[in-house]
Amino acid sequence: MSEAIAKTDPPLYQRIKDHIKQEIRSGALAEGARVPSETALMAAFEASRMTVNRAVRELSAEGWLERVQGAGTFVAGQKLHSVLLEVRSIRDEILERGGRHESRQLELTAVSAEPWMVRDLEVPLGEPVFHSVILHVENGQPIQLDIRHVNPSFAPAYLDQDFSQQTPYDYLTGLGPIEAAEHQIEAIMPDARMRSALNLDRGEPCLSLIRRTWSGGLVATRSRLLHPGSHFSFIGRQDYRSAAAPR
Amino acid sequence: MSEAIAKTDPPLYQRIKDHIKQEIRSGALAEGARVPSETALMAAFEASRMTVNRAVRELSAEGWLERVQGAGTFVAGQKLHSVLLEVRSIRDEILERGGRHESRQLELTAVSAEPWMVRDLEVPLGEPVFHSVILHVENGQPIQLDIRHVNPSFAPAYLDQDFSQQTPYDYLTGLGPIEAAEHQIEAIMPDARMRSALNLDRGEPCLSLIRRTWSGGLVATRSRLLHPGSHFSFIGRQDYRSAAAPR
DNA sequence: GCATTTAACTTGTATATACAAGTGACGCAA
DNA sequence: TTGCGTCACTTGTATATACAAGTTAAATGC
Repeated sequence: MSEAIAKTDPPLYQRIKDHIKQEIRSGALAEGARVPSETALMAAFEASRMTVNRAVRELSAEGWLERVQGAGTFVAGQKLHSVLLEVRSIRDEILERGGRHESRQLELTAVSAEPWMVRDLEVPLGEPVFHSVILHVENGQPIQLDIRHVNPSFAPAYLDQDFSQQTPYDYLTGLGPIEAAEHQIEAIMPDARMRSALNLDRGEPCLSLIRRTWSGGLVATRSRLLHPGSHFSFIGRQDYRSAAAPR
Repeated sequence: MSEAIAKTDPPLYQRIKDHIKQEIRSGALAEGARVPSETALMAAFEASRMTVNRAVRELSAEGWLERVQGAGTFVAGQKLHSVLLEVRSIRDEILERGGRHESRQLELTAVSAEPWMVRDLEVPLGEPVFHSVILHVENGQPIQLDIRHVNPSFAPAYLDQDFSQQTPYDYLTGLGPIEAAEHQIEAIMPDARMRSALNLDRGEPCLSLIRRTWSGGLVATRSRLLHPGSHFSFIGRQDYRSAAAPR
């Protein structure tokens, strides 16, 4: 009804943000260009400095602008250096697309730490390390082979779990918050054991995702997730300079 | 020297943020737990509500907290749904590690749009599409094969460029800002032509990164970047709940 | 007992004000 | 000409205040 209400529908600080973003997108404000000072924006939008400051500060945190105390505010350079890949719980992903998920626990033992585990898990050489191999199946089709090594200091009761009911991911994240993760993606040829587990033809490649997660200051787990290359791919989309949006 | 100065060294709003983050990390504030209200934090830190509000609002934008107007503030759930992969310009990457970079322009022509190009590039069937194949070489070793299709509406002069001197990425990003990108990663077996270009052994898999970028509202380019799987991997690290940090 | 109203508490936005701190240019003095 | 100090302008932080709007639970009336 009222024009006044419609005009002020988005909050003022948001309207200021939108305006500046629009000017950057349209090219009116090019990369490195100087953005009007807070004083100028106050006059232009008839806003208080705190409101203008909030708008500009948030755009700065979101990567649109760079601010230099005393000098001014400038349009930030492009990034596009990083790619956001969606790597979700395999179980959620299957269930979401209406599939039937099933886990098969192929192995669950303690092994003696080999040199590469000393490096990756930061455990002493020869000390026990928990090891599991779980196959995730979607509608009867093998979709992911989870070859995992777990730091016993982090999950002392790992061997007592039943991973045909619960995924290792769900169990481990319940023990403590994940502080950091490292991922490595490569294309490999599966060995005979991987090939038979994933039911692959000879000569078919695998997509390998190696993930290490940290919790409580130590490496909690190192897992190698193998997918049939011909049936699986990671897809990620990213809006350039999208907001650091709260989900 | 002065204790008072040292105590107030980080700004108050930052000290409040750090305190709340520390409580979440330590587990004192578990997932879903209620965070003290702004009024309570005002008393605890002897701060004004605006200062407390800024601290909590920023933590919310960074994904640590979720706020519900009228109800309260709560610790957000874990994400770890996305992985940040560093995908940088191959040329920068090689030069940075001290390597010698070289480009070989294997192909640069116009082709007629096939159905998959109609889908991926959103061009009319049969219309011309620019096509290039460029091999990136590091110290004499093939490291990336860039098989690219370009929307002529976006880069009309694409065929006039010399891509042994300049990478297509650098040329295209100079034409207009990238608005969005889509990536797809898979493991594939190279065909004979890919294999000979990358100097691969028979049976060696490839890591394939397909990237589409948008600019000016249309799909600017679609490129397939092939890497020898045995010598190449993407590595990404991510601090869980890291700040939406301005770079 | 049940539905409705009310009150208390919460977050969301906006203003006016104040002082601190960094930058850059101009002007003055040696 | 050179060096230094000053001053205007910029962003950074913090407070006190105000009202709007959403949630929840207690109080009220039937």
